[in-house]
Parts: sequence; structure tokens; C-alpha cells
Amino acid sequence: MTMRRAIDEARALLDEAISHYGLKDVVYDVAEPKEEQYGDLYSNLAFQLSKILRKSPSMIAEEVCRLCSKSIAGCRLIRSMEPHRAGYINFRLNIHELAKITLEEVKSKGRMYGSIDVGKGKRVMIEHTSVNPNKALHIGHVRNLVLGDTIYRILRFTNHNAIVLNYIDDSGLQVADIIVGFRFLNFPLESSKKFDHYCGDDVYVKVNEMYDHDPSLLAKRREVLKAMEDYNSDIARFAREVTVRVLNEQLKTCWRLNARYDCLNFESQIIASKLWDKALRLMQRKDIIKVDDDPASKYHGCVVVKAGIEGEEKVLIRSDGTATYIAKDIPYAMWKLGILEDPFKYVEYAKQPDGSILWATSLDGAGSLHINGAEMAITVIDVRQSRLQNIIAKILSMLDNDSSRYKHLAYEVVALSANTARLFNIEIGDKRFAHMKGREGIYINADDMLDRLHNKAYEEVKARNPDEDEQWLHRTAESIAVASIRYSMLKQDLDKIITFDIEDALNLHGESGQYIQYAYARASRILEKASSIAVVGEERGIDIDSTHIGSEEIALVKAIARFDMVVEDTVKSLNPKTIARYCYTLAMVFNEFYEKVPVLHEKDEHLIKMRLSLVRAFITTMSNCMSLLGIDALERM
RNA sequence: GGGCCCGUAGCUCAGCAUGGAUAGAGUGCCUGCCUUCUAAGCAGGUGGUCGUGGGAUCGAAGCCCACCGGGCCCGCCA
Repeated sequence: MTMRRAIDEARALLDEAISHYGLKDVVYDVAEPKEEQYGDLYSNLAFQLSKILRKSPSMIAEEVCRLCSKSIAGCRLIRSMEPHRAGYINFRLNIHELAKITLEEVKSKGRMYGSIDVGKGKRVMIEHTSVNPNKALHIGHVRNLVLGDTIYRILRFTNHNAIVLNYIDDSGLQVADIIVGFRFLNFPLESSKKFDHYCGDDVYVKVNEMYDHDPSLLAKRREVLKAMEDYNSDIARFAREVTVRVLNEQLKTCWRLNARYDCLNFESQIIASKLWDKALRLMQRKDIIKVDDDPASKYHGCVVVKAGIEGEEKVLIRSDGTATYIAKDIPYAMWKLGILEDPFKYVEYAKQPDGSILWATSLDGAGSLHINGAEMAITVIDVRQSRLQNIIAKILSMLDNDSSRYKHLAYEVVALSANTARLFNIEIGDKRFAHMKGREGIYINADDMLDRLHNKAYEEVKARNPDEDEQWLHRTAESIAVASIRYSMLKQDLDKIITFDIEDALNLHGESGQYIQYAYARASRILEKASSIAVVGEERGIDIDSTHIGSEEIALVKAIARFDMVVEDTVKSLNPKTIARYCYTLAMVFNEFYEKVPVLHEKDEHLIKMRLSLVRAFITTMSNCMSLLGIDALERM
């Protein structure tokens, strides 16, 4: 918050200069420069004004600085400003003041340091994970989960009433595939493997192989799919049993990854609840859909979304009366935004590791709880679904004239690096990556990757902490594994494919989740030892004004001071990369401080106190930031 | 055929929204630094015609256009 205050002061000064020119509403930027030699803040105002005033930026910069020179005295954080001949206006801050108010603010806000009220309590639904319940999560699903869960954490931190949904497509084709395996191809229901792995790695892959050799099996699949539509049929019951077993195993993986949910939405229940009929009637009334009655049309006899949405027609109901995939998503989206009345009852499905209750939709039950009806709905699905998501968003915007309430958070897929692809015997020539393929068994399961990371981390932790007990070692190794995979999924931009390389992923050095954890652990150890060597517990009455503050300390203060601006950027752009990279930078700045600046080995007690309180501020900021990323803060590792 | 996205160091990527000060990380390779708060670290070196060509601009990695290379989407599948 404090860097923001400094920027506000700079802007106030510059605005004053702008009004001297008789101008207003000039768009310009005040930010931290990348190099220290250019001061603590800089502005590009002179460049912006040069277009209007038809003078050179450097002349304007000089003038602006002259115009502001008197007002600087009234500033708390701005100490000086000077023009640079390149045309920039550079500011120097009163570092002691910045340090003082930053440390004070972190201390007083504690766990809420960095939080800003963007949401004003607004209810937002965020759907993520939504893995078909016929297989285990692979690393592609992990990207979805981690993005969604991190967005959730950031929304919650910025005062949104955020609700997390996990959509369970328990009546789709992929589920039908494994039911075919169990019912018609004699796959046993028990296996020594984790059930989701067994269904995905063995049953699903092999059934799909068998389709290739015996196409008549496809008729069995249609039969199963049809039977599953009748909620009370024997096949439907059996399918629910199997999918719930898979789901329960998937949820273990999700919880392992530090995710949590508020509600499971079962597709079979959306269908059975007749929500679709209501959605259909509503769209009819609003003239969004029509029956294609043109015998010459390829969609003759279907209910389609009218042309004009994304420039193409889209079938919602086939000529045989069955609903298409997208048709199931529409009533669900309406439910999210409260456009339709809530037909569901909710039952407690599970108690989650964080202590919260996971609810599930139900068709019967007594509860009066209603989960639907948010001001905004965010759906996390990969970019391949963009076209369909756009159609849904368009339909919804036609219903309530607000096109911004339904957001698709699109992200690119996770693919295998050339080296990793070779482990699956895939030859990719000179390509750089290979796509994963569920039906062919070409993917890396999330649990397997976590186990590998866990084992690697376990060795490292044990080497450093040989006297710790097994339980602690494993708990720590698990936290490191999760941090590692979460950070690797977050650091990349949403529109870039993640080229996943197992070897790289197992490298515990460099820009990574464990680097972040390591910085935190180092800081924690300083505080731990500080309390035992009887220097000080509390640093009261530190006179920062008369204390020397070196460049590493300044860098750390500044990094801490801009946390809330990063939080704001992240929540506005819905791009978790921003906060992830900040967290890494904060860790890096601390590591530099740690290497060069002694805390407990310092002679001057005054400096020890000041540095200890800086370390405390770092710990608080880092802990808040890591919590947004779903990365555990470890006091030792 | 139509639409969306990507192309920056050997490799994996920031920077691009809102153009401006010598283009940054990590990794790899090479060098240093642990009787001192955890070396999962730090410091230094190596390494780049920012895909290509044009345009607007005082100024382009960034904006506009074209092209090249790669990926994805466009089904009465999900």
C-alpha cells in the first residue's frame, strides 16, 4: 500500500504541473524504473505532453520539475524530482519514511496485508477442475485446477464472496466407455491400483483400443449412453456408483494439490432436474433459438441457436430429441448467474482438509441452502473450448443485457516436451512438443508426478534434516512437491502452451516453488534463532530515521511495499502469472538481502532490531502471497 | 475455406495491454563463494539480426499491414 502512496504523491505533483499548462486528463504513467540509477519512481509525462505542447520531452521534463519544486516540501514520501535528458522525470523517495510506514502497515494489517477491497462482497462463482469421472487427473488437468484455485484465493483475498464449483460430467461418452468395459468386456471392478488410475489407464485406454478392432462395440456404447439418460435405470445407477468411486479418488488428488470446492454439480442431476426445459422455454421467449423447419437445411428438425451468434448456427437439440453437449452447459450457466430458479437441494458430500464442507447438488433432501445466483461466473476451461464458451456468453448476454457477467478463463494446454514424449515412445521428428492423448494413454498422471517430486524432495529434506522424524520429512516433502507443480503451472502466461519436461520439473533449482519456500524458510530460521539468543523478541521503538539502510534493505522494503498493487493487477486481469512472478521476485530480493546483510551477526543492536523487523515484514508479506498461490510456507526444509 | 493463439539467448520463458533510458530471468556450460542467520543459495562469465519484410512515429520487441513457420477450433461427438 505504501508504494501506491508514493505514486499517488508523485501523481499529485505532476497533476499540479499539468494544470499549470491549462491541461487535464493527460494519460501518463508513474512506475518504478528497472534500474536504480534512475531513481525510485519515474514518469513518462514529458513524452506524453510533448505531443500536445510540441516541445521536446527533455525541455518539458525540466519545466515540470521547476513547476513542482516548491510543492515537494509538502510531500511525505517524495524527496526530490529531477529531469533526465532522455525526457523522463525521475523521483527519489524518502527511504526512511517509506521503510517506516511500510513496516508499520505490514505489522498492523498482518494476514490482511496486501488485501484491497476490489470485490465489495460481490458473489462470484468460479468453476474449475471438472474432470470427466472416468480417469485420474493428469498434468493438463492440474493446470486447470491450479489456475482456478489460485483465482479463487485471490478473489477471496480481495473481498469477493467466491464460490468454487466442480462440474461432474457423469453422463457423458467417456463414462459410457468405462461402463462398456465393466458391463460387457469383463473388466473387474477391483484393482490394486488407485481406482481413478485403474479406470483411466487401463479400462478407458483398452476399451478404446477394442473399439478400433471391433466397431460393433460402438453400438454397446450408444446403448449405455442412452440407458444412462434414464436416471433410475440399472445402468444409470451402476454408472453413478462407478463415477462416484472415481470422483472420490480424484478429489484426493485435488485436495493433495491444496484445492478446495464449495459444490459439486452433477450433470445427470442437471438433466433430471428439468432445468434444461426451463432454459429452453426462456430462450424461446427471448427469441434466441428456433426450430429449423427448412427441409433443405442440414439441421432440419433440430433446435438451433439463431444465426448471428458467432456467425453460425449451433445445434442444441438433435432431430431425435436428445440434447447436445453445449445444451447441457446453458442451463448450468443460467443457474450460476441466478437467471433460473434453483431446482436443487444440497447435501453434504464431504468434509475437506481445510475443514470446510463440500456440498453436492441433490434432487431430494430438505435443506434450504441455495448456492446459485452470482453476479459473475468464471469458467476455467482450456482454449479449445473458446468457441463454445463464446456462444454461451453471447446467449446469456442476450438474456440480461450484460455481456460481462459470464467469463471464460481460457488457457493453453499442457504438452509433453520432446524428451518426455520419448518416454512414451513417441517420435515427434523436429517438433518441440507432443500433445497428450487420454484415449491412448499418453499423459502424465498428477499423482505420479507428485510422487516423483515427493521422492526427490524427500531425499533432499532428509539430507538436511537427518534427525527429523519420518512423518515430518514426508509432510515437508509433500509440501515441496505441491509447491513445485503449482508454481510451474502458474508462472507461464495463459496463452502459452506449457511444454512439460519431467527432468526440468524435477530440478529443484532456480525459478520454482521451492525457491520461494526456501527464502521463507531462511527468514523463519532467523526469527527462530533471534528469539533464542535473547537479543530481542519485540522490536519496540526502533528509530529508523537514524538507522543506516543499505541497498539490499531498500530493495526488500520496496518489494514488500508494492504487494497490494500486484494483487490488484492480478485480480483485474484474472491472470495469476502476475502474482506468481511477484512472489518469485520477492523471494529473490530476500535471498540477496540474506546473502549480503547480516541480521543476527550484526554488532549494532539498533541495526539488528531494524533488520529483524524487516525480516518479520517479509515473512508476513511472503506468507500472504504464498497463501494466494496455494504454496505452503515452511519454517524449515 | 473461415476464426483464434504462439514465434525474444542452445533450451524453457518474462517484457508487448498504456511505444521511450545499455532487451531481462531461469536453465545449460565456464569461474568464484560454506569454521558466520540452511550453498534448494549468492556473485561473475558465456549466450540475442526480439520469425521475415514493409508502414505510421522524433522513437518499435511492443502499434498497423503482408508474408513465413508452428499449434488449436470450426460435428445432429463430448
